Amino acid sequence: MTLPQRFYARPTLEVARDLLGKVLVHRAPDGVTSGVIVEVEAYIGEDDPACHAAAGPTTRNAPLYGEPGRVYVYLNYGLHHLVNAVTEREGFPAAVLIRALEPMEGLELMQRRRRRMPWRTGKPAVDAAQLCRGPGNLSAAMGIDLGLNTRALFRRPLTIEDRGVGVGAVTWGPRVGITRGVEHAWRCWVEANPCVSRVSSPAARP
DNA sequence: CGTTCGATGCACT
DNA sequence: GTGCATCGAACGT
Repeated sequence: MTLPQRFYARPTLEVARDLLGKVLVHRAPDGVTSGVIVEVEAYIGEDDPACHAAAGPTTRNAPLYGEPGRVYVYLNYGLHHLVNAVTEREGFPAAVLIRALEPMEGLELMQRRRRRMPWRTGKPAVDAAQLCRGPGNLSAAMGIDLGLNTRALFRRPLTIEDRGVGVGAVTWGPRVGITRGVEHAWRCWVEANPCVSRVSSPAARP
């Protein structure tokens, strides 16, 4: 079942946790790809210095201020598209960044798309666990780009669905790849899952 | 193990 | 002109 809009109209940390185990599905012209969400991060409000809305509304971050249940896609470092599910309520900028998937359908198509990345052209295939490990990798494998920005996640072609997949233990830790807002443990991932982009938690080594 | 750095585009200042 | 919510290879220790 496709998650309804009301799923997203809740506190962002709750949505983040509940997205683990749900399935991101892209029914694209060149085929269907999907994967179980295993790692996410929350970005919450203008008071969150790492949130794109930290400096107030702009053209780019407008989707964050829009209705929950839509996707906010943006281009990062000039070559990676990052996928967020907008949460909370209209007028309050917040979203959940999807950082990693465990691939389900369309593995071969994912491989073909991944090989189009500049540094991967002509290189051998990666193993399945790495296809959607990391936010840049998963958007490439799923064929998600700016063309899908602001689309509703409760309508095709890009949906998030509950397929009854159970996740085991879940861990919270600091978000990665940012310089400000590190004090918040707003990254959430499935423990011991090989598709999670970073395994280490706050306390790294025993 | 660790750190550095190139690829690459564009919103923002 | 600056600085990214990245990736992966190339180095150094």
